[in-house]
Amino acid sequence: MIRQKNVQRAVTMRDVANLAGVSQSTVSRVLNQTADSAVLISEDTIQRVNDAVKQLGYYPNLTARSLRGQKTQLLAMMIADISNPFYHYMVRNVQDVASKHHYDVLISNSDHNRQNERHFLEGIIRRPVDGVIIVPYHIDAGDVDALIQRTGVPVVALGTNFGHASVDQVFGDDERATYEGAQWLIRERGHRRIAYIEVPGTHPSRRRLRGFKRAMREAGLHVPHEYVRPGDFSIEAGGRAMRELMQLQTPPTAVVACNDLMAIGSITMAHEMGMTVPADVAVIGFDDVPEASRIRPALTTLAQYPSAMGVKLAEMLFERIEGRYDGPARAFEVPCRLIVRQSA
Amino acid sequence: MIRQKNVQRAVTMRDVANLAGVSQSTVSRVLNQTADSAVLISEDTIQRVNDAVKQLGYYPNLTARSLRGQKTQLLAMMIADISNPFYHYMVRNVQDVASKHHYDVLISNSDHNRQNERHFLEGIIRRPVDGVIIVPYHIDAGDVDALIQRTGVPVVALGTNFGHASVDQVFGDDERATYEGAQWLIRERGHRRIAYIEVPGTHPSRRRLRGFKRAMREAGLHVPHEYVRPGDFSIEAGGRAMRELMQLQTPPTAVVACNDLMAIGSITMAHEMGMTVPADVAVIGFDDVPEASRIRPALTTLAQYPSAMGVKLAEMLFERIEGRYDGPARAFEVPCRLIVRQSA
DNA sequence: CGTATGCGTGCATACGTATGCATGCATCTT
DNA sequence: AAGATGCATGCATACGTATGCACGCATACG
Repeated sequence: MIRQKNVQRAVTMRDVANLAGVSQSTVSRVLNQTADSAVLISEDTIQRVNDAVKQLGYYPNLTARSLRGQKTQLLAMMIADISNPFYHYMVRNVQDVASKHHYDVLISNSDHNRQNERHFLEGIIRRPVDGVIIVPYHIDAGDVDALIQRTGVPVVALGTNFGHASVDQVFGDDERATYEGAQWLIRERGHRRIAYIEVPGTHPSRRRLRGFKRAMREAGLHVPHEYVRPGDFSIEAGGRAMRELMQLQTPPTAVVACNDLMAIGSITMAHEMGMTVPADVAVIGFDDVPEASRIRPALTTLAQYPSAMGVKLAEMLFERIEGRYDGPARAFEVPCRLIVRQSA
Repeated sequence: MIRQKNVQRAVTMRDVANLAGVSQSTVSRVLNQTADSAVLISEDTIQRVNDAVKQLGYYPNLTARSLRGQKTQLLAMMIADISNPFYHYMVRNVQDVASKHHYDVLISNSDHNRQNERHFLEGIIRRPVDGVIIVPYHIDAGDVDALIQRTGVPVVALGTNFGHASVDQVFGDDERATYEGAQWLIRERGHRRIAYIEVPGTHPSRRRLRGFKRAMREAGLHVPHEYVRPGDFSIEAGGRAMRELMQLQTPPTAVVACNDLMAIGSITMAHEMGMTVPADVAVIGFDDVPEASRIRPALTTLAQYPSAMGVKLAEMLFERIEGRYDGPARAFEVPCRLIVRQSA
């Protein structure tokens, strides 16, 4: 194999040191000089080192720095699926905050899969990072605690019921939001037969279903078993659920979908079945994805604010990373809000 | 500051070695055993090492491995904006391919900003990675060559006019696609006054404009200066451009937008102005984002296949990383396709 | 029986950086 | 003038891993 190996060698601190006529440790000190640094360096030396750095185009090697200093300048983030619109803004804003702190972000997709979530945690043992952001679906406080015990890495999470003593949380109060949304459908719109499209086995769906049922119960309304249909967060699933609902003996007059994509799927399906939204059936979604305001009829939905969530998650994480906060787990609520458009 | 420092220390190879009663180097050999490995280890030792690994729950430290072995198990990827629907599938598929190779992916957003693109390249000098995927807007072959000269890292790029001798490329032939799309508007739909919504200063828009103009020229049609309006890839910009076009003395009967979001914005704006699409004005987009098939009228567009692009980019990159290919730059075309729906 | 061969391991070192400690020199104190 | 102080810098080492080299032992060979 003739494979010409790369001959080029990275410029190292020692190269800088040689050129500047000082030792490698002096270079290190010049470059890491902080205001409160105890060690003093002469102006002359600083000048020479900086010149040499510029002349050689030296950049510190973060791998070496990580190994030595236990600081990786890396965040790891686990979400369910990067191609789900809900996470874009969250990811985007986490990246922006990280970037301000000169951090890079490693992103993992779990696909709502327990195995993948576990694998993500293992990955962090292999490749140490300074902080972790997770959107947990299956793993629990115990799993994360094993990681924390072992690495001491700060962790923050999205969601409301992740009871770990040192994992900060950001959550939208979706149970209350769905409660209020259902209440609004009943009181303001006069609906009495309301269905719910769930995603079995996921916490958010379960919480929202709880809020929905509470509103119904308090209004003295019954939710027949067949009014709760399963989906999987996708447009197609929303369509399927809607068709099943509309084919019932006595179909509902309103449908609460546990996310916008399924709500959009329902509306499309209703149209295909020759019905009018909201006259024949009203639809309400959850998330307020950009598309919600553009479809016809525009979607009435319970808005979440993933950008704000991303920012808050990242900020709480950096407070811990930088030692500005070191107390017990905090929980920060990003409120949801009912956005009334035309679909209900 | 009472700040209890983490006492826990990571489990290292030496711990495993001690428990197994062998040396650290032996552990290393056992764990990195490959079929063609020249060094042989006794079955007994292998057994003891593996037991110790399991008992201690040892995971190799990738940081240390990187520093020593020059393999980071990391890819860096630079795109314009993770919240742009076009990149989701690309990112997603790159991540999936990477994950199969046990690689992690660092993602950076350039926001179409030259400074950010430069900064990304610098970042790679600081934190070595095994491979780089870029969607360049401003940086050119020279910038990347500096990086390659210095680090020897393999680089692949999305786009068609990035003339570097060792940077593989994946591209959709969008110039030809737009050419054919415009031709179709003229021949099949009989349009003669067609406008174009561009994004000044970006290569893709420039190429598509070129294709568009060529089709017009060959049909003997004129494109007045005011028929080419600027935008910025966003929905709002598409709306603004459409309004300006419709307020012209003699407005066009068809509009080619250089991406779907602007096309969607145009349609919404046309409706707001009381016009019907495609009767009053036809609209054709570019990309085929998921929403294109869901808006009304459904968008006629030139489809790109970002998933396929992501897969191909990642695969070509791994061929270089793993030494399976070491030749001159390759170019792989992922064809675009006209998808006729209702907006034109 | 003495030397060559081959197999399995350990020793030592390097990757690039950060930092405790020691050192040398100049200035200050008494 | 001799010792004490402070400042600026170098030396040595550690982070966890991979690997060239040498070594010890057993077997084979002449």
